[in-house]
Amino acid sequence: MRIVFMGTPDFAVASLNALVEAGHEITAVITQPDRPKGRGNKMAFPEVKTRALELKIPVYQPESVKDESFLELLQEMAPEVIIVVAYGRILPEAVLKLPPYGCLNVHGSLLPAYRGAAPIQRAVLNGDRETGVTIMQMDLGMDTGDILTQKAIEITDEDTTGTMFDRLAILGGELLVETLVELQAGKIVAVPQDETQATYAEKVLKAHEVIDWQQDAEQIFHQIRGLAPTPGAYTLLKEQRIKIWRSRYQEENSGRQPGEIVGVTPEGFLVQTGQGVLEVLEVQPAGKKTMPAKAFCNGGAVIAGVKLGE
RNA sequence: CGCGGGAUGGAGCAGUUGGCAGCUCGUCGGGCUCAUAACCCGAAGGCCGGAGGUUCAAGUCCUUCUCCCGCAA
Repeated sequence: MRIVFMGTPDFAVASLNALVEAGHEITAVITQPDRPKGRGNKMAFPEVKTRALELKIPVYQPESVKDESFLELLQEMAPEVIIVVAYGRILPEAVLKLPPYGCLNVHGSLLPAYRGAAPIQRAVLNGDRETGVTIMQMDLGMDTGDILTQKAIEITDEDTTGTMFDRLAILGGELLVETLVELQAGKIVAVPQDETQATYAEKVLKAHEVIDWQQDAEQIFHQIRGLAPTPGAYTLLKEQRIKIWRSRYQEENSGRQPGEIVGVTPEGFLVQTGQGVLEVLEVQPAGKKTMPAKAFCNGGAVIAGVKLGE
């Protein structure tokens, strides 16, 4: 099919790759404008742009998708379908209705669950054991369109938002390609979402990155998984920020106060929580690289009885 | 030039006002033990990120470069 692809971050690259490999004609890639990013505020390309340039596909980075000129550009390209994957902008009706097949979206959840900005992160943060991807027909609402296809996958305790992103991005690309085939063959029946089951995946705020040791060990464990590999859940040790990247937990308590270091283990160190004990396995002090918690203990900062979070 | 931290044996750290380079872990050897990731004894392993400079003397002070990272956007 003749496709215009709209997407911005890593997650979208997998779908772009899948479409290209499946032999579709990608007329153009629309992505967000370059933005100053990272240390030093240097300008950076969106990941999709980098990939599109490698593939020698024309890239457009409109400041606004509501522009008359942008609409005209799309009309000239006359795509049969527009594929939107984590583009980062709400599309106006004129765009949604432009291609014969409309605009299809790859969403990282089993809609109607987790509509919105951070579906994958939310699923991991909540300790869900299953999530998936949905290909839907976009409409004016926020991820409210009719469902074309869905595929579920398991979330294990070993998974983080990062591993789920990777797996769902690939899965999304595969399902997208399959869906296009069936769509062209007229075999797809679009199913409206069950509004009563809808939930929203709000963006994670800064305030949710700090670990509250009054919470249960299991909740903190999920918080750590959900915020890995970015931005990371952190606590304070001697007024220094320490990110915790990997952990596990046990139900038994230690008799110490929540937030207090219980002691060291062969693989890291133990911290009492509101309910249960968290074993910290991988950390990153501010200004340092991430390291095994055991190595961090060798530095001497981890002492039983010291309270975290202050 | 957005703000800031850092580079010291394989890993993580310490190193006061310049004066013989240390600690924890790991590694290797030996011992104790039914046994051990525990304990005891011993050993190896560092041009202290690079280049200049100050000094009788620089890990430590000055200049400059390279690399790594946290925050903010």
